[in-house]
Amino acid sequence: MKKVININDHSVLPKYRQIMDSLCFAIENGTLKKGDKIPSINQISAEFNLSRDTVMYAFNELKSKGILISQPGKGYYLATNETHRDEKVFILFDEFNAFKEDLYNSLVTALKGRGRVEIFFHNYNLKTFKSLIYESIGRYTSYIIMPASFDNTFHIISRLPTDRVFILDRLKPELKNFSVIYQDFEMDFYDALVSGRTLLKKYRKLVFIHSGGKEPAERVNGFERFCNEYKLEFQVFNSIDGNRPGLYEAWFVASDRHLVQLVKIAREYKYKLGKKFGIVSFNDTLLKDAVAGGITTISTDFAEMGKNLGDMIFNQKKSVIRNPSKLIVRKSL
Amino acid sequence: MKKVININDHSVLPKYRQIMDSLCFAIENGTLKKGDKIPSINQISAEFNLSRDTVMYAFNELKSKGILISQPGKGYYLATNETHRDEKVFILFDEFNAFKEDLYNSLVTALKGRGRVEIFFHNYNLKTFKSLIYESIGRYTSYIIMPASFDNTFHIISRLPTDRVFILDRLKPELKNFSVIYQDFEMDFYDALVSGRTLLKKYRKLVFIHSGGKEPAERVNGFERFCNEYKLEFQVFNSIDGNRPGLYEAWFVASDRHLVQLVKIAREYKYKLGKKFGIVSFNDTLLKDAVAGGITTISTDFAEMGKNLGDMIFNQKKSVIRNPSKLIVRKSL
DNA sequence: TCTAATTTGTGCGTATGTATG
DNA sequence: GCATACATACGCACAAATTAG
Repeated sequence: MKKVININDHSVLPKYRQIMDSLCFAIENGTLKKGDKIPSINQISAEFNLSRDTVMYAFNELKSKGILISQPGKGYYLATNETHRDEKVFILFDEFNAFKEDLYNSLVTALKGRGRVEIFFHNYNLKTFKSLIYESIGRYTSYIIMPASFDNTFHIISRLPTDRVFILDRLKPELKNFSVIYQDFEMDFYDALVSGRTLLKKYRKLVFIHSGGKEPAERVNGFERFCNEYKLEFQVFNSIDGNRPGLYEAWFVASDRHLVQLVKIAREYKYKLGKKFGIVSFNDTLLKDAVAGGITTISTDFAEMGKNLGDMIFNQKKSVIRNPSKLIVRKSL
Repeated sequence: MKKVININDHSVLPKYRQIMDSLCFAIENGTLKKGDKIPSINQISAEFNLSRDTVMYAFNELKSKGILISQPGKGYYLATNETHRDEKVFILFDEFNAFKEDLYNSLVTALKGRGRVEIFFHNYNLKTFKSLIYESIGRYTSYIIMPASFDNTFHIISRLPTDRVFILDRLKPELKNFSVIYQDFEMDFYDALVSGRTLLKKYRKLVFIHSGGKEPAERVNGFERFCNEYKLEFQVFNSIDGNRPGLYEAWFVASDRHLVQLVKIAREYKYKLGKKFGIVSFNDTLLKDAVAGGITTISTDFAEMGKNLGDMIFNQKKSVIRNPSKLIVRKSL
């Protein structure tokens, strides 16, 4: 067996780096190949008088880069002949939504050629959330996580390497150690309403359909605050059924099902959208530009969010970014 | 004797777990039944180069779960037909598409409470496709795979337990060993056109935007066949740009981007949709009902597809089902 | 009845990776 | 960096039950 590990006790390089470099060098010059078993932690630590932890730290780094794989009870094996491994991104979303398509696609584009993305959904099931994260440990180079409505997820997420975790969605104090791209649902709704206040003047009443559950409850606060400050009549319902939309009302809907329902009602009643009846939807997608002549939306720019994520992943700097929403004005308001 | 044990040397799963899973699979799909004698420890350890203890560890685990019983000097026997395992479904789609939402959601609903679904996308990258499948081996109870445009995937997919694999999309002769829910893109388009032929009479020309690449090429055949048989003028473009839509034309578009583009052009030109200008889109989604007063679509029922999948997964029977498309008539034609 | 082969079952030792304090 | 406990994997020796010849 040719000697693959070389440690210089007086080098400026930390020992774990020397181990990593030795192995990478062995791969590059062909001494070691994909599938080869490499010396065990015990062997190396004994031969070079290193702590087991030091060797394991090096091996873990290589594992998270996808260069090594480990088999408990057997040993470490080379997973590839490439030493500059691609990014491998773990995404854990709340649920499969049409508007996540843009986010996902722009992230895939941002990583173009340099890695791949695997996407999961916890569907608001904490058990699923937990086990998906636990099973992902050590298998990815970056972790993008949307904890949604879960509280106290720190003890779960903290199992992952802190600087490789990116939290999406809300800003939670318990998760401030990680990089975060968040939306402030209350401010987003409020700001969007303020920016559209001249358009809203023609309506006598604002109605917000908030079905509760999965939808961010903070929006209700933003909605009520705006209506109170600007002295507008308003109502919050959890469903359209039983609430007949009237003329000179502007309705705000979060779910696409409600949007379709509302568009159909407006068509049936022959309400002129944007004139005598307003519709605003959350989360912009391609098709909303074409729905009923164009639906005004309140939405973050998911494509930019994906681009930001891509940058953060490559540039390795921790940051907390608010991804603001905008009112995207179309004919329906 | 059918092969019931499957061991992947480089799986993340420990070998004793793989043995356990293999046997549970065999019970679930009926290969093994209550009272059956299973291969001896010695046989398995010899065949798969495993330690006797590893095999016995797996058997002991199953014994403590009440799934196996042993008789010293004779062998191990199945004690029950129940494995008490949750379904864990692996889905490998081609790409993240809005219209897959329905499919995914209806499958999740069909499995309600009895398991979970993990979804991946290969984005038409064969390397990704391959490694996602390899890494999934032994970790799921069912595998739903959409090979899309890939050829010669049999050698990859056949690593999975044949009767736990469900192929979606096209019917490929090489994959006839597996359960398949397929679409016949040529017939689907042709049949939909035939069923809408009276609606099509008012148009002088049919135009199909087929951007190639990811979209099924078979559609072009169906389109041309219909137009020839019914003696209609037709054209196939790969993009809208540079091709000015004219009055009394019906345009067929696959991508939502093209759909939005076309709706906007029609609005700009003041073409009356469904009267003097027709638009038909593929793959029905919730919002298309509301786009421009309702877009006529050619689409399979994704919700039913998901329900069918759920049934197949629970009922454990191999089947080849064609999931036909229908013309869903709305105002745009 | 004896024997040989095969099976389960038990005990002990060794080596490896993993997790925690 | 060290110590400890634990999980996984492999190997060997031997006892006891079963079966086939």
